[in-house]
Amino acid sequence: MKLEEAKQKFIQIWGTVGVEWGINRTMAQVHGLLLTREQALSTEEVMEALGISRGNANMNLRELVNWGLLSKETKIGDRKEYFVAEKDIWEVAQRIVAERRKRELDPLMKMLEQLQNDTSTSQGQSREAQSFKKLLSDIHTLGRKSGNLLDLVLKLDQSTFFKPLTSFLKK
Amino acid sequence: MKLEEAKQKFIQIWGTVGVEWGINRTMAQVHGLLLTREQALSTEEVMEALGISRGNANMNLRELVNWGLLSKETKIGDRKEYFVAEKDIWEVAQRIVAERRKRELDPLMKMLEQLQNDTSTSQGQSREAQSFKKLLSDIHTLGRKSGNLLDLVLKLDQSTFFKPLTSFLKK
DNA sequence: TTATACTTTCAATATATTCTGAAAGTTCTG
DNA sequence: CAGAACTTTCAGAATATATTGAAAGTATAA
Repeated sequence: MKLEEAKQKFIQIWGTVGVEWGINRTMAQVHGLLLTREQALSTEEVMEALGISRGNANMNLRELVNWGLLSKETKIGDRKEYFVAEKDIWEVAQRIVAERRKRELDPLMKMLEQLQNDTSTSQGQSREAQSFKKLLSDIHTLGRKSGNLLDLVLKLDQSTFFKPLTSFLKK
Repeated sequence: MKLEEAKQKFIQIWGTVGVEWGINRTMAQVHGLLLTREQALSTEEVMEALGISRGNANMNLRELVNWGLLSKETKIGDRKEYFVAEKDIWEVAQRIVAERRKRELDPLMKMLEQLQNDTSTSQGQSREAQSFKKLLSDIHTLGRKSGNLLDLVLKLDQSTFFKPLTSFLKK
């Protein structure tokens, strides 16, 4: 298989992975494209490579920069912006996990707490109310524990996570 | 806040969480609804409670059963099927994680391996090819390590994950 | 300052996903 | 077996999401 063909395949796979995890397909493909390129690409080149419009390319590139997955570069004597992907895959994973935690888990925890407050006042009696409160509390606790686990993993450095035979993660 | 109102709020939150994680909103809402009910509900009752059509209710209930998040119940002298949610939230989390691992991580690993094979033959030379191979390999390793971590967590029983002060997960 | 190069916005459009509901299918009951 | 009770299917409709591209905005250079 030709190298360019393999890269193209990878970009498709990466897009599918994105969709499965609730990320827009094109955004994941732009990320995939830049992961396969050592050189920074301009908006124009990304449009060309993926066959997408200027607006679409601009939006997704910007969003990927927001996620901390791409950085902007400039070249002397050239007014264009160029984009390059973070290549350290452990760094990539950490940023995605940290970002989703911030955007999704933290707000969920707040909403659960709010709902627990609303529910606790004025109605502690019925079996039904009790079991609903338990549900909220159980989910909240699960969220907290999961957050703690994520924190633990996010604190590891690359070598601890990847090297074999550490006490934390064998195999 | 009235209890029913709070439950309704919870169902909305659960639907949003679902969407963020790439799950159809209605499916998550049906799950949320049944989490808040001790009694098993019929398709008819789910349709009523969420204001959705028969086809939609049927499809999402079936899918939730496939995920192992609901089970069917029958009542004597009644031909309808009733649905009840697994209430142990640790069990729920385990099933979701196990299912997504099976549906998404495992196929991704296979695709990466396939692509590594396609890429390794006939072109080991260029710097570009080398760095693409490294990308595939790094992602594959990250996937493997993450899978191992998931396995480790999935092996824990509820009390180990939830009780405070275990050596594995403090706080 | 004006022209040029580039980036961003956003209303209209296109695409993808989800939902409906009637019809077909299935199972049970008498 | 016939009819009733219930479940499943799926084509068409509705909704939600993503994309386009031209116009507006911004920054640099001459």
